[in-house]
Amino acid sequence: MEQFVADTLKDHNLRTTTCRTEVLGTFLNKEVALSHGDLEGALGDQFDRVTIYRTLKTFLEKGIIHKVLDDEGVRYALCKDRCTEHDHHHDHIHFKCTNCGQTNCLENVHIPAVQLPDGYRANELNLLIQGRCPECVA
Amino acid sequence: MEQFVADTLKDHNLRTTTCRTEVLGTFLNKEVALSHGDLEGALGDQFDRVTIYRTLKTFLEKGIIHKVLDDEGVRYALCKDRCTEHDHHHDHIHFKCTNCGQTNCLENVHIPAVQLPDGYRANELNLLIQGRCPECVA
DNA sequence: ATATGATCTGCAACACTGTTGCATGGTAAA
DNA sequence: TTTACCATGCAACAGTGTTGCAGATCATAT
Ligand SMILES: [Mn+2]
Ligand SMILES: [Mn+2]
Ligand SMILES: [Zn+2]
Ligand SMILES: [Zn+2]
Repeated sequence: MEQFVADTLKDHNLRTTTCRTEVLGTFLNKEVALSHGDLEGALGDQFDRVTIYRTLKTFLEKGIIHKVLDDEGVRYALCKDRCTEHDHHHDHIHFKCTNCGQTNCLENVHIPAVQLPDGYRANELNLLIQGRCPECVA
Repeated sequence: MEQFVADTLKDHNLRTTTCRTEVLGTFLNKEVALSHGDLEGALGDQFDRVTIYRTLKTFLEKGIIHKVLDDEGVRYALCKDRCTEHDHHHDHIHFKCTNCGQTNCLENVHIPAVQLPDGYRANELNLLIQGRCPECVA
């Protein structure tokens, strides 16, 4: 995994710094969408808040992570497809469990086509489904 | 319209105060999704920020408005269907124009059914489509 | 291995968002 | 008109996100 992190950073022409390595590693470990606050919590006092914000911004721009909309603040998740700077192409849904609070990408569940009224030009879709995840349904 | 505002408040067992009247009136006038900041701007210094926050929260709880997810902060829009406290039932999409910045409800465009993997229980859907609105396509 | 320049980081400061407690003022109903 | 209840304004606070700048760190070329 450490190798994957190093490669990913190199592939995107980013210097391998401790913060970037740790943040990317955290996304790989947790496998759920993370907020800035989640990262701060996971990484302790290792890094300044601002550095984490900037790391997220950089990863976003490079297409390493994508935003996950939420009714109580933005989260971020790894891009599985190869996205590039300002050209994210995601069509999977995001599921937020209202019980355990976890949000994740359901990469295999695609957003169905939507017929927009005349004149509208669609660019980016974002579908959040809230409910109960399998672990919390029981 | 003033009558409609008064009726709506009464229907939801809310006292008719100036702030509530003005906020509800603003939603009716503007016909787009509004953020707290938009309302502050539209209403000038008439009311304290906190009062506007509390008005939004009250309207949300009563089912007068619903949240509209956005990648840069939550907005709110009027509920057309009769929603009740904690029982919002919306299945229309929200469209945000990346050019003029306006977000609105496309009440007639419904969110298609989504087949979730086994074990997931869906409750609430939120689909935001970003792109260009008819006025900005030209 | 070292020097160099580009870039990343931490810190400080700031603006904006959202919440809470409390005293005061307004509303609706008797 | 009185009264009880509720909404408002103000103050204070925690959280979020941005920027400027000086110093540290990284990648590269010597
Ligand atoms: Mn995703
Ligand atoms: Mn809507
Ligand atoms: Zn769950
Ligand atoms: Zn537009």
